Amino acid sequence: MKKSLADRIEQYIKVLIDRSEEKQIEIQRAELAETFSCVPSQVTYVISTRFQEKYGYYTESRRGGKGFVRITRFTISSDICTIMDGDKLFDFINELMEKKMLDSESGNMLKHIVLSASSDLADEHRKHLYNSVARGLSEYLNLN
Amino acid sequence: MKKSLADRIEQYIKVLIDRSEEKQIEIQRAELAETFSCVPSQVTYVISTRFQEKYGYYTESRRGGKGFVRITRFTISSDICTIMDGDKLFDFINELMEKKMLDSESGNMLKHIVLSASSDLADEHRKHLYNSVARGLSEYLNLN
DNA sequence: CCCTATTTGACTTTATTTGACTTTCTTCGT
DNA sequence: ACGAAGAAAGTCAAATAAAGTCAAATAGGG
Repeated sequence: MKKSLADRIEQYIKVLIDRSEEKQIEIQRAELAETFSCVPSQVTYVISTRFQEKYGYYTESRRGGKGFVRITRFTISSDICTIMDGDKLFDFINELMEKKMLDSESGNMLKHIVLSASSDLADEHRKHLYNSVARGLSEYLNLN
Repeated sequence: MKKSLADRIEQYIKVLIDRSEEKQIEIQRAELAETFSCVPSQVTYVISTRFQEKYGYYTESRRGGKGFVRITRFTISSDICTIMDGDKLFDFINELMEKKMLDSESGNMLKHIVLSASSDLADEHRKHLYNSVARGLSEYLNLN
């Protein structure tokens, strides 16, 4: 996949968070923009589209001199009460891989198996399977 | 019977998937349309008629700058031939782990999820699940 | 000839990039 | 201590890039 500028900035930030001890980083918006030779508001765009709470991040910032943007990653858990469809389950798995809570080998295998196993199921059973897998995975990883 | 444009595009995509390591490709709709000198919506037509889930393909896409269409092929489980029960499936997974064809991380996770997911299924559905998982796993590991 | 699959293109929706303008802090000089 | 200047971040809307939708037109097989 050809990466857009926004994608590259997103990755860069995620790597920084991975490497941080506290799963939290502080950046200067202008500095990061400089690194990627883009306008500062591009960074704002990336943060506001990719680092939302629903993806397991929350952000704080301060303007003016010595300003910063702080991004903190927290552990999400699948909300089993939500109706899971295939896409949601896959998003969940992708997110876990991204956060290194699930290695990509295991994650990809799981996606293939779920796809394969759900292919000949009626809709209700398929949904049931998605939910069960989400639940089983959460249990296995000790989320919740 | 002369091959239609749609047929040729379909073939082309399938060859790309065959050649890919992950049985998954990402294309740019407009680029592919360019290759075949046709309108972009022709590509959409091909994808929506030939790469449906019921044929064993899963698609995702993103619009806007650096957009893409991702197509993943998975194996559709056909009717169950082998009678698989839980113990056999677990033996199978253990064997794969012993032979280092499946790392223990993935194997253990899979066992956990299958157990969890099968716990509230009626007998017939449970057996079906075991079989599907065995098949999906075989496929993923390129056994057969 | 009729029916279905294909082809085409106008229009819609979504995502990204950019830049001008606004708001909020900090610092520095009086 | 206070106000002005400067430093950073935020907001918003326009411009551009791609993919999706839908329906009319056409082609081909039976």
